[in-house]
Amino acid sequence: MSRPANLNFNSIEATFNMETRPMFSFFENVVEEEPQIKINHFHHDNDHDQTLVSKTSPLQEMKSIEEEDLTKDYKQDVLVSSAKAEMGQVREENKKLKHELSTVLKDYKSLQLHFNDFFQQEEVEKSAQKLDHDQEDDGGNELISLSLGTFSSYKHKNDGPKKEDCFRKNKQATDDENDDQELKLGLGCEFDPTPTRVDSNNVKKDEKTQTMELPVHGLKTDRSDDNELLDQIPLKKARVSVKVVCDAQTMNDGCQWRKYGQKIAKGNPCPRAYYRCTLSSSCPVRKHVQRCADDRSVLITTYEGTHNHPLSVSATAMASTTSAAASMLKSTSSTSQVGLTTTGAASTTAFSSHHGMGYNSRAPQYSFYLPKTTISTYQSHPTITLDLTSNPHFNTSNSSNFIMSPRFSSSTCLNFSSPSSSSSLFCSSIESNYKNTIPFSYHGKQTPSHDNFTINSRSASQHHSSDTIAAATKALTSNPSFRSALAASITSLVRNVGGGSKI
DNA sequence: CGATTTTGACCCGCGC
DNA sequence: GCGCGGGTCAAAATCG
Repeated sequence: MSRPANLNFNSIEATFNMETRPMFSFFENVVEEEPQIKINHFHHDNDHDQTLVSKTSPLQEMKSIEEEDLTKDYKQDVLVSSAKAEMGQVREENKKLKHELSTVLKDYKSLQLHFNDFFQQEEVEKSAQKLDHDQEDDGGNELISLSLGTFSSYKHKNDGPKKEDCFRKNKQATDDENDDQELKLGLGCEFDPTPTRVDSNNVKKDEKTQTMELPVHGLKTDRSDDNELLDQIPLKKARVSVKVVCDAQTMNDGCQWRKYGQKIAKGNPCPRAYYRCTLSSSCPVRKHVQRCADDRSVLITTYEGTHNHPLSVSATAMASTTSAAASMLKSTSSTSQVGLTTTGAASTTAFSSHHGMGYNSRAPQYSFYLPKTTISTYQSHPTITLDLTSNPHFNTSNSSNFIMSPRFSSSTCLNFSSPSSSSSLFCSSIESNYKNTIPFSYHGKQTPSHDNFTINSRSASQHHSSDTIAAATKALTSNPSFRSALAASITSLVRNVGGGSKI
């Protein structure tokens, strides 16, 4: 009669033991003790009259029932006490796990900082070597360098006309089609086009003024004696720009913005609108949107700052990517300006007109001209530009793979996030989504030797766009600093998720 | 009626 | 020091 209860009891014990064995030493003793009660009971019966065992009297039956009740109560007490003990132990384990997790996070941060420092030092050395090599041979580089740092030592002033040609070609390549709706960037990170330009007239001056001392890491560059001066000149907040073909007033980046100003920038008849994030009253993030002077369909959005509040899925992705890019800017600030070229005023004009930013001509203008992504400084603002429009380089050299085609349709959605992971980041998601991408070695050399690195998605079909974006992403993510920055963003994301913050 | 946009004025940094 | 230009402020206008 007590047998079924006993079986349940043991099964419960077995279940508990699977999870927290140590705490059941007490429990196990109890379990072993209980059968002894029954054994004594039966022994008692056997000792006095075995016939009564098979045929129990009413008195014996009552006694058996009482003992059974006592046994059930005892079991319940044991269960309750064991459950309490188990909960207590689980709490202890949770505490320990939390402590271990915090320790791991600390170690991770520390390692990441050390890695960044190490990489930056290495990058400085490599860039110095590469600079020497470039000065000897102006041929194409085989590596994409997103290094951002002192530009002082780069002396290639003959590169200007080349850049100008590239821009003009790019401009010609951007032919139109109608898109009337918002271009939606599901990426969660926002980039804005604050292109950097190279002004040969300002180069010498800028050699002394262009230093990438960034807010976060305060990294400095030191490739030459001149850089000592540069290091002491702080730069303003890092910016991330995105160029997209979009007929809407602004592109939908998942955030909520409030317009607080509008200006007609010099050199561009299109007004520049200033927005600030309204998701939080204290959010410091701002952006300005401007259309390209040469191609009104190109929308240039520049983001500045970091959100200090939870974001929606799409906004998080965009913000994370932006943050990663900004971190890359900061982390690479100490590296040399590999591939930095200087151009004449004409090229500067071409560049600025191409980007439609109408920058101050007096501002220092530096340009990394690798295809699709641009790292630059404008008015002391380190800026990384992702050009999601067409890329002249590919088209001019080989049209078979990059055919200029219709722009994004109204339904175009540049969703860099994989469907399964809403908060996926620029790099990981793109790499996963577009594995068969055209690498930057497309032209026979892995990467152009230009300084600007432009992401171009405007190429005709979305397929080509995807390939181009993927290629650009690949190049971007090939930069360890960018990776580490992404890792930091991912860590931040994970932390936010763990903390229950909304994403 | 609150939120958002518009728009002229103002501030500030930079170059001359 | 002055002028230019980018960026921001704030009152008025507009919108939902």
